[in-house]
Amino acid sequence: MQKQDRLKKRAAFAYVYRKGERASAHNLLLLSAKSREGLKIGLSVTKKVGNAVTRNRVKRLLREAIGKIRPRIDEGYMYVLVAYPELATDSFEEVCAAVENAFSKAGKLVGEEQ
RNA sequence: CGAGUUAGCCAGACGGUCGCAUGAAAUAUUGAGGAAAGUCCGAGCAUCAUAGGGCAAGGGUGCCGGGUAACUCCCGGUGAAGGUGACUUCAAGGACAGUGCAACAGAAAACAACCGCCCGCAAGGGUAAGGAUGGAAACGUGAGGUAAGAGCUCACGCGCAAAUUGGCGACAAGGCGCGGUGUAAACCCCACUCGAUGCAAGAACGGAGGCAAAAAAGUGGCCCGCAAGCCUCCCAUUCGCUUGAGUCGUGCAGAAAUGUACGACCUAGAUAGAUGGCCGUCAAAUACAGAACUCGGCUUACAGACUAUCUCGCACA
RNA sequence: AGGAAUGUAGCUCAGUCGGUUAGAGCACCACCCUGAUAAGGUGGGGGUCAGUGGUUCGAGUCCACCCAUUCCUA
Repeated sequence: MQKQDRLKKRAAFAYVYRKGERASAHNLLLLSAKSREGLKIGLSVTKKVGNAVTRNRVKRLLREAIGKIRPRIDEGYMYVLVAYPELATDSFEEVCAAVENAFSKAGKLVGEEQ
């Protein structure tokens, strides 16, 4: 997951939360909204998930999982991934599956049948 | 062998591979902790403010000596409390400077006197042995003494404690003498000490607006003093930001904390915020937990492993 | 990251300078009233004072540590 692909501004997050389409999978929620600047992905891991160590771990797993399917994601959108507390106990494989499933449900994977 | 005590130490290692941060760049280098935590103390640094003095108010600390940049921290000792013991714990100055408080119960909770005892016809006076209460009752027990009694006297005991001796000192030994309720994490007294705010401090570059120029804007709570430039907003680029009371090793000084000399080393610096995924080997890799200006402590959380010290109990020699 | 505040009954809050058995309103339960309900009346239950330790004869109150929640600062 490249640095320029990240969603940073608070205003952008707020826009996606307000306008975005929602798609949930397992312990994840994916929000997506049209983007002018190409692909942007933000991660939201709240304090409910755990302490600083577990939150960092969840974010790393999500970045790793996104990096795997990065070429297949539709580039015209901004995305925000919200993690639920149960995600903290999942293994890497489960996280990968959840991320892929979420994007698939939202219809944002290129070269795949709906 | 069992149960304990104290001190120290580690906080996975190595290899492969795909990524992340640093970096001009590379197949290179480095890359979270013992607590990075809580934010409870002490400093550096910055601003208030260009430099400085005094006063008031308020806060902190509180046995002694040493260590330290400094501390409420550390080391060693003293005293007190706990433990069979090794050892552990302690906000540990002052209650004859003054004031307050001590509910209920009780005669009375601090300038004692209800019942009682004694003297006396009575009025009144003397007295505190005995009395229920209470956390605490005006030194305790016994004897002498007396009208009845009382440290009034004596013995033993408890508390305070002068001279003298030892110690740098706290203090210890000592005991002339004294007879004293408890509470200062109640106000307070004494001694020492502290300006406030915090890197979201603040500085530079750029843009917009406003105030003031000597009867002077402004200026930390006040006074003195200082004072010609100052204030507000926007942007969030750069600096602050990592070489520091630094780390490691050896020698020396010291009982220790620690200091010092020499040599070697440079060891995170992100900014929506870098350490992760997979595989292999080691019996196993698992606890608490993620740097955000930087140090020194304290406190709290914590799987497992190792080393040494001493104590007690049992058995055997 | 830095700074500050608050935890008392199911809910919202009192509790002064440490003192006997921690109160109030709403809610809850029972009874009265009504043909029945509401309102009203009478009575009752319910608290580890967030937690741990200390000071004191005695702590919701004082002190230290600690947990949770909330707010402020770009």
